[in-house]
Amino acid sequence: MLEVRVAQANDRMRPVEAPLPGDCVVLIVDDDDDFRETLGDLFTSVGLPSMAFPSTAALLKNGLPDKPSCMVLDLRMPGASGLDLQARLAEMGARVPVIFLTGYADVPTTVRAMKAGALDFLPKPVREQELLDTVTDALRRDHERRCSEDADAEVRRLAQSLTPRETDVLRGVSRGLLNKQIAFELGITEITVKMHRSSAGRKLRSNSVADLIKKVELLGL
Amino acid sequence: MLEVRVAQANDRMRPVEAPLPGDCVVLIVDDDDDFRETLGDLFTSVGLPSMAFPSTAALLKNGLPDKPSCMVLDLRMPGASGLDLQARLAEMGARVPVIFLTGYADVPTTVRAMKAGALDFLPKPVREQELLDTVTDALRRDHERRCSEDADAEVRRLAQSLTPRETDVLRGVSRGLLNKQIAFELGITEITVKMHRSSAGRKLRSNSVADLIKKVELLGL
DNA sequence: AGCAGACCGATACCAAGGTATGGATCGGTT
DNA sequence: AACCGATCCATACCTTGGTATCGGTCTGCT
Repeated sequence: MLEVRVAQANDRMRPVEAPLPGDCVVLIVDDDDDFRETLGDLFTSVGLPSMAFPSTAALLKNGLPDKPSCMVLDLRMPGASGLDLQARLAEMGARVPVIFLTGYADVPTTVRAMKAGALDFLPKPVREQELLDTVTDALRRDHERRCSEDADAEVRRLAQSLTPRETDVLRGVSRGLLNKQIAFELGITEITVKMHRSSAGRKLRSNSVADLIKKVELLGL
Repeated sequence: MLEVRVAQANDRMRPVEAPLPGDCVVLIVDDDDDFRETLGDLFTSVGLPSMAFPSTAALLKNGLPDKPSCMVLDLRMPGASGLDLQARLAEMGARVPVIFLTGYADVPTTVRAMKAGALDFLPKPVREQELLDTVTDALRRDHERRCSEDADAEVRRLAQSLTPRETDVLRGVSRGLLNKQIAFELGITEITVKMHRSSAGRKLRSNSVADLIKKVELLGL
């Protein structure tokens, strides 16, 4: 797969470096119809799927896609502003990377957006390659975040089936206590501790002490 | 200790909420002599020690204090700019919280500073209470960062005395392998593995498997 | 040459971990 | 009433972990 680059003008045609997770989407929120279309075409030209919304309400109504995504967000819009949406997403627990795009920004607003976790803040008119670079970086980040979160979520899901007593025992294990010490603290016998411990290990699918401890650490018990 | 607040004007006189670590310092870098003095007086009035420098070079020459600190930094100065200093500190590994203070900021510069990890970006003229709040927050953060880093550094220091073979064994332990499995992988006997393992445990001051695993995780072996 | 330290091994012993099997109570559900 | 799951206890058995004490080789440094 030989790639010849002849001119700067062709840059937007080059494939995205790492094809990313393959399935991802760029969410565009802007009240300007023409601009939405321009952005959509830009992303399409490099093979990035995108969805466009004319307002924050429209996006929220649609809901967030369950795949790696990032948001290209206009700061000033009729109705809820970009900052509002950012705050809304944060309290919803949706940690989609947000890239602000605006023509009329002042420094305090910029600071507020960045402190709230915005990935970048680009002025309109935007340079296409800069936007594409930022977007692909954002998609990559979101993909990685999702991967690590999935692993965590799986452990948490397994942990839901733990009985109170089992978590008591696990806490002791994580603290490095001996079975007999755990037994003393809980007022039960060492044998029972072993029972709970092996039961907990089975539920968390841990075949080693090391794995068990790491999972308990992750659960924050 | 009853505190009566009668007027907004007295706000700058109220003591800092959490006395912080007791010993901390605010680093002021600004080329304006009067402004440095004004800031210094402001911090003094609330009991915050501060040091002022007329340029980034002056600060670098002096070196960073080894206690919780934060930096109040002018963006535009003759010689190296605030952004330069921020980058310089970053590559030095000094993670002092930086608060930018400037009268002439544009959005791209703000974004750059925030992406580079600035804690805040306040416009001149600055509201005193806002600056004080930001500074005390920064000092608190730096204090917490130092605490956790100290614990980590201690483990890393201890880990330096580990022999290559001992780290090999620890890697196996962290992966949840049995001693005999580690022995097989390393091509040695189980007895030798036990030896290295106990030796490593002694060096890392771990009195339990759980503790050992957590420390190995921290070391990123 | 002498020494320190990393590295490897063995035997022996005891403590701890882990599993299997069997049995018990209690509270809540169907 | 029958059942299930959480909790608890016990005996027995084997594996693993951990330590001590003894021994050895090799490298690098003084």
